[in-house]
Amino acid sequence: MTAEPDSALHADAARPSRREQILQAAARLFAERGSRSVGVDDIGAAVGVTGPAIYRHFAGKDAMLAEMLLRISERLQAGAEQVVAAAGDDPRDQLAALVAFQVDFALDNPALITVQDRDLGALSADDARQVRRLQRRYVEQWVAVLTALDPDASTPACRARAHALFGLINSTPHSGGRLSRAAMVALLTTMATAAATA
Amino acid sequence: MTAEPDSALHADAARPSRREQILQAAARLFAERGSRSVGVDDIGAAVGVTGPAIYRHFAGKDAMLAEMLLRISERLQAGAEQVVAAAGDDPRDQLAALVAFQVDFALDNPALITVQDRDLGALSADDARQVRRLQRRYVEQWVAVLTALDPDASTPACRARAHALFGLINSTPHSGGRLSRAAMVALLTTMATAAATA
DNA sequence: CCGGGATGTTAACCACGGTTCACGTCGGGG
DNA sequence: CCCCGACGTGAACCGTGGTTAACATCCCGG
Repeated sequence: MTAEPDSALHADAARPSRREQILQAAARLFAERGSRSVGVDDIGAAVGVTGPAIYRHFAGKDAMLAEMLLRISERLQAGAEQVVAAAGDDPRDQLAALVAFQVDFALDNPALITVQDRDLGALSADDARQVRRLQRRYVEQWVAVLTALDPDASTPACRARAHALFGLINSTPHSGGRLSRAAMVALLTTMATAAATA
Repeated sequence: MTAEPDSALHADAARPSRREQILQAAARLFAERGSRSVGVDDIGAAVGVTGPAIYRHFAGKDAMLAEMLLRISERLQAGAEQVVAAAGDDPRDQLAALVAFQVDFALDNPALITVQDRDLGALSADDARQVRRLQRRYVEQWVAVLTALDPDASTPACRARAHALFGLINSTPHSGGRLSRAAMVALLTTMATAAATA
């Protein structure tokens, strides 16, 4: 769908501004080493400038991380809302749409997947709360579909199932990437669907 | 099986020495905030001593993390070897044994699960290599069983499946814990088995 | 041609945190 | 009794790294 990895950060994917270059480079570095272990000099070097040049574009390192995580969770939440609405009324179709959406996102943005669940704790209290609110809304869409599929299951059980499915699909960053994208899509979709309808 | 969480660290679980107390407290703190974000003073305070007292028991902060991760991966690898051997020759039984083992470990040691896949990058090159070697041996046991179950699947595909199953089962730290342990065991076992045999 | 805003650079500042040091306490064996 | 090793403490040391300051460059609109 998109040419370069982790492009979900791009507001304007066509001609990435210096600001967007920085965000994407930071996402890659954060995913590799963790946000606390990567210096502003490293981020600058990754885009060909020195460290302090960053401050022409961002208030600070934590502001970069905050914008990164807010964009991701916003994009996931909005995307899920959209694909569910487009899937019609059958919960099975809705589940298929959510799985396809999450699989695509995980394969397109491996670094963002890693950063989101690893560096949430590095955010300020306010930013963390906002990200968690968006994440919760995303999870609740899954919970609603899973509940419709299995009305006998309790809400906490559906929530646990949703998290298990996220873990399954988001395993891509750990899987090396020896498989073609198409093969990974098929593999993850099959496994997730089987796990969800067990 | 064991009373307190993350007890897999204990060499002698009966009367935890000060050294073991420190390791376990550090594991909990590392899981909550990430190893880079927790200070030596924090670890000391968690066991009722000051920061520098740590150096009576460990060479340094990185040595603590190294010992922690080495013990975990050693324990997982050895445990998997044992339960597979005890499961007989049927690959279905072997898979069930591996799933049960991993589910138990994930539910008993949520903090260790989190630390292991988040702070591997904080290790020295030598320690990281050793941990990765143990992890690889663990994964290969899963790959062997998955290959026996589905001889048509390629090795990379089986490896990706194994990682997907790890992600599914290791989702426990994200699931809050509103469900009873028994319910989580049933839920994760069912989902993992369905995903593995899809 | 000129002034100003955008963008970078180098050097300096400063807080944080891992580590070391010198010293205190306490319990047990010679 | 006393000495020694184990275990802790508070103070100091010092590298790392985020942030700011002061000074260039370049480009564009008037």
